[in-house]
Amino acid sequence: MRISQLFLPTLREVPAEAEVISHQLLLRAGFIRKAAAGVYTFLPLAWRVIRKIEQIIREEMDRQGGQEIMMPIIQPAELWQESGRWDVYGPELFRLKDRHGRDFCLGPTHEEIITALVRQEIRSYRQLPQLLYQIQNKYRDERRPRFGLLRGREFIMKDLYSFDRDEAGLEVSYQKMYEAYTRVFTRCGLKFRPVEADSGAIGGNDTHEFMVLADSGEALVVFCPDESCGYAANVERATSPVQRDTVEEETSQPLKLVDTPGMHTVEQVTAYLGLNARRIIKTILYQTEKGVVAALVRGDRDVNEVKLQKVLDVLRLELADAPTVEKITGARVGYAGPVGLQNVRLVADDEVMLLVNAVAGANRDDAHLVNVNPGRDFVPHMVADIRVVRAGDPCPKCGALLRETRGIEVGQIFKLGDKYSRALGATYLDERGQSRPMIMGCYGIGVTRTMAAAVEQNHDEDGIIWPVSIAPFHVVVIPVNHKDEQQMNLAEEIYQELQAGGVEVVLDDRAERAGVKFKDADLVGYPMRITVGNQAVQTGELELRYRATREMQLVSREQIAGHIREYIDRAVRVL
RNA sequence: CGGGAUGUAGCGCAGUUUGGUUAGCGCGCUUGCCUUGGGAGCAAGAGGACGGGGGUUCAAGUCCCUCCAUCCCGACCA
Repeated sequence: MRISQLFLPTLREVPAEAEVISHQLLLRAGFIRKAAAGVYTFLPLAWRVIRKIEQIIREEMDRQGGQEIMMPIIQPAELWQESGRWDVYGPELFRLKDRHGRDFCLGPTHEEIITALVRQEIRSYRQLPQLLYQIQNKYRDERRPRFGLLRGREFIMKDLYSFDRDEAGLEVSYQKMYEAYTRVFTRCGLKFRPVEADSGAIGGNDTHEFMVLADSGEALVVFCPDESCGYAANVERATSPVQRDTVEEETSQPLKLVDTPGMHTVEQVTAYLGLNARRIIKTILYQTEKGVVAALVRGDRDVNEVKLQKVLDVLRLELADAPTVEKITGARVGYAGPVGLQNVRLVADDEVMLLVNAVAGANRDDAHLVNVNPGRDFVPHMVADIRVVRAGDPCPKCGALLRETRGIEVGQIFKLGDKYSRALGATYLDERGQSRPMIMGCYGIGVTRTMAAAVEQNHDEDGIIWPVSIAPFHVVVIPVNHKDEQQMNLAEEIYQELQAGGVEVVLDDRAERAGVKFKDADLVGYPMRITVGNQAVQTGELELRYRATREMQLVSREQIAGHIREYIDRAVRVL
């Protein structure tokens, strides 16, 4: 492709609307343009990258026995009503009506459609397992689209659904996908980490998220520094054994009321009473559909709402508003405590139960209780792990101190079980003629998000540095002086040769000065650049420069094609 | 959803406070000359009617109302 003809509108300045680096660079380098908030057009180079990512995904899905299909974007409400998700999915579901007033939605995911398909067509255990996937646009009306492609409202996703006879079969399918995902992201040239994740409201237990490691990531991950242990989890899910503390060695003292005027945060109370936040019992009130709940964690801890929601088995969980808090505790917000608290379920983090002579709100304005002892002064209805694990906590597997990192979730694999097959009646007959629900799994990869994540992870101050396997082109050939016929001819020849040799190459034949072309080349992020200047014309030696390392080497014209091919092959063949 | 901000040429911005000729600057774009190894220089041009609608006024980019769009922050840790 000749750059003079290529639809590649690069920008010198950063568009004001772009916050994160991938968004800025993809706009500047001429890959994407915005159509609406969270909705983008992919220009030729972006589309090439996307197709490469998709192709890698296809190969790895197919390798595991996946079969590609294509399902509709527009989905009838009836199926969503059948599964129960029409009502629970909420405002993130793009809903629309046809001319007859019938309800539809734009698919944010395809469990309903695929399950409805399979229930009609699959009847026998002989037809299982099935691994069906598609690469399709998805729609989620995010309350706040942001970060460019990282959180859009329309995005491309690969979703595969597995249908098995039983849990053992599901386990096999799950492992296949785990393997496939590992291969996909490795081949895409990304630094990533599979982590244990929360299964959310969908139910089921096992689920892993594949996180591309990047500071801009929205997800927080803890991991064990011991490679042989390998524990890694989203903090929403992460657990950590309770640590013994010196505090518990004390003998318990009698409960005492102290004045804490105006001290309504942990910080204020610890400063005022001169003690460590670890000795505070923090009491957080939540509103749920089953009534108000008080969650107790140590003062230096945060409540993990995902865990809390799970142990409470509630659909709705939000912090109680101030009037509710005042009604329940009889005090302003800031003075809630577990002692004598009525009419709420009390859930204590198991760390709290180890405290001796702790401090808690007194359920009275401007007062706290000291020498609070769990078990003696209050008895929770439930004790569970409801705290947020963080760096420095011990690893649940080996006890080493966990570390933290941020990640961009590019994939998730998930054991669904029989939730959808039961709701939608997807059953099969086993050997004994017994009707049984299929056991399902679902597995997603955010394709467009993966592209953005690749940029987040691979860039420098000059622009993008595409991993070779997903680069839009491998090489750019730049004649230094467009008025020098010899240079132009030589560049043209090399361009033709490389193209004939199967190298994905562009020729920068624009009537621009060399500096402009170099800047654009760095911005766009071609892995390699061949500069054709006077030296090349006179000596036949070509300058080959690598984008990632900025290293330059001279290669003879005879060897250039082979040299480049070799570099590409080596970079792409990582598995 | 709550809060904040922005909307003037393809991009980045000034002008709005204190209404007043023909709305400006940089980059980009067009043409010419010149230059040619990291976003050159000179010259001449094209391009907006100020997010939409309504209002106040002799007069509105500027004041008022309203709608829309976009971006950021937050969504409560007691």
